[in-house]
Amino acid sequence: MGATKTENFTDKQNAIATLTKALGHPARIAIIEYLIKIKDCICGDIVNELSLAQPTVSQHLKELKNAGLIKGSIEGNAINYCIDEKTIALLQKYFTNMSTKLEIKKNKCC
Amino acid sequence: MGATKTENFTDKQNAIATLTKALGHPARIAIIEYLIKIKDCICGDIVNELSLAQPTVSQHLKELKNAGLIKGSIEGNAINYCIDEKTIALLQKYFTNMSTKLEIKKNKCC
DNA sequence: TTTTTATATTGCAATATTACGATAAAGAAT
DNA sequence: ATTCTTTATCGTAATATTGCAATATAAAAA
Repeated sequence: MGATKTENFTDKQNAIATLTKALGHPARIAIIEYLIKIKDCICGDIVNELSLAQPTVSQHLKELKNAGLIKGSIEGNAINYCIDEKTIALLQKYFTNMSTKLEIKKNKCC
Repeated sequence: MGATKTENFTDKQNAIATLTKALGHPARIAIIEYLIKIKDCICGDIVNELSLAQPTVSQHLKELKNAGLIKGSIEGNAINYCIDEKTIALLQKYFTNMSTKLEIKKNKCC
């Protein structure tokens, strides 16, 4: 075992889980927050921002990219990483929708 | 290695990562969605809803509970599980705030 | 062309996660 | 008291993740 049984769940459930899983590490949260904070997306210094080795940061960036949370475009020998706003918007909608549903049936349980 | 270096990040970053990590599995997304869908929180049949063995579901419920995403109260020999609305609200705020920040500096990069 | 700069990839050790059978615990029903 | 129902825990195998040193790649600068 050890592998997630994705076939038991809907595509949307798997999609959301992929996104939240990609965000499920403080380094990747820190990267996202840094990319939001800085204005111009020159992101080579993410390595300096985090106290992690360069290959480790590179791996985290790869995971965020695979999940569709960030985009990277080559700029000379450096790479411009930035947030993929559509994906953040998707998550925002997902949790807002959840909150709305909970609001409707206020504290009916527990 | 293999262990996350939480000491390099802020408490808030670690807290958000803990929540998103707990949601980073389709079974746990499915559990949360089921708990939102049903009206009265009688949750013994989560096991029937998911195609996973009972110990596996129990383990996922434990993780959601540890993360503070659900609450469980004993009801005879069964257990009443339900969403912890405060935690969902926290996530909703987090992503809404993120979206707002991104909205302000619309597509300045990539 | 050689060196520097920026990033990715490989390989590997340590650790964590996922899943489930077997079993335990504890109240409910008989 | 015994059995049923519901849920948790233990043990364990399979797999995934985290982190980094070493190395590769590729464009820029010298």
